[in-house]
Amino acid sequence: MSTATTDTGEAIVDWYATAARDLPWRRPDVDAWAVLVSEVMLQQTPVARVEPVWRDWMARWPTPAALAAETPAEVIRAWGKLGYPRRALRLREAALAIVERHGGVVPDDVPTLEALPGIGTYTARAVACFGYGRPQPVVDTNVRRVVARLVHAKAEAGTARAADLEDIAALAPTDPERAVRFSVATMELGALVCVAGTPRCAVCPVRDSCAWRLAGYPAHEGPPRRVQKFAGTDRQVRGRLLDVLRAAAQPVEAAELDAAWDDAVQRSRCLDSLLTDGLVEQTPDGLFRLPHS
DNA sequence: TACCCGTGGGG
DNA sequence: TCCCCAAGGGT
Repeated sequence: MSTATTDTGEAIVDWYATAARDLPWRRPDVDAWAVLVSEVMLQQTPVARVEPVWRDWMARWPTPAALAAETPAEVIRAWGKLGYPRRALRLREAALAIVERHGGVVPDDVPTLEALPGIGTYTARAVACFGYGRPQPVVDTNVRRVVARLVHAKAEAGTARAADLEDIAALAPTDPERAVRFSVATMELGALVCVAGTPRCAVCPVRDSCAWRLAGYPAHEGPPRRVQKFAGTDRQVRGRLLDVLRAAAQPVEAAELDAAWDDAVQRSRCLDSLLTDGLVEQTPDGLFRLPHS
């Protein structure tokens, strides 16, 4: 069983003070909009690739109203190669909703945030916590791995459970400011020390109360996590097609898209799905481009 | 619940 | 080279 308590949480907060990365969206002067943008960009995309895009993005669209006034085409281009470009569309849609429903102010409570496009359980809590200083337990992939090891003596986290939220909340300090810090600190611990590959237990601030370590590092049980293929999938084809359109200053003919992928059936299916998703539009004369509305 | 949705760096 | 995986969300 676990020996982790709120003392463990306090130790993680203390560790964070000495080990945290200096990331731009953690500066004290950033507002909730800047935090929201960073959190959406960080969904499944590593910090190093997000950082330069986030800087450009915030300089160009410093408020929800500024982004809401932009065309999808410009937003998709600015998203660059962060991946999963539907996130860019949803971020713009979230900006529109913030302007229309909330007077241009990012909401500060979890249920209202969760109602925005592209904002789910994790991101809503992250914005409330990091953007507004509201103590909230947050559960991302890092936190799930830390909880699995520290509390449950498991090598890996299983699929997300509602109980994850309670598990991490049980370790949080009672002081509100330290509880806020604890949420980001636990994520940081998972990102820097309690990593997915080879964990760096020698420098872990809570190794003495880690259930997994105390149990002798038992190996993962159950089915291995299946890896997503990429080469040859629709995701790759969609990426190729979008690449052509991002680079094009003018609408392009279908023949130009044909060069992006040999398999005509798959190519057609992917172009259709991009049209359905609103990532591509067809002009009245049958050409293709990033959507202008 | 399981699957789909991009991209690229590191072991 | 190949494989793992990275601050998830929507369906």
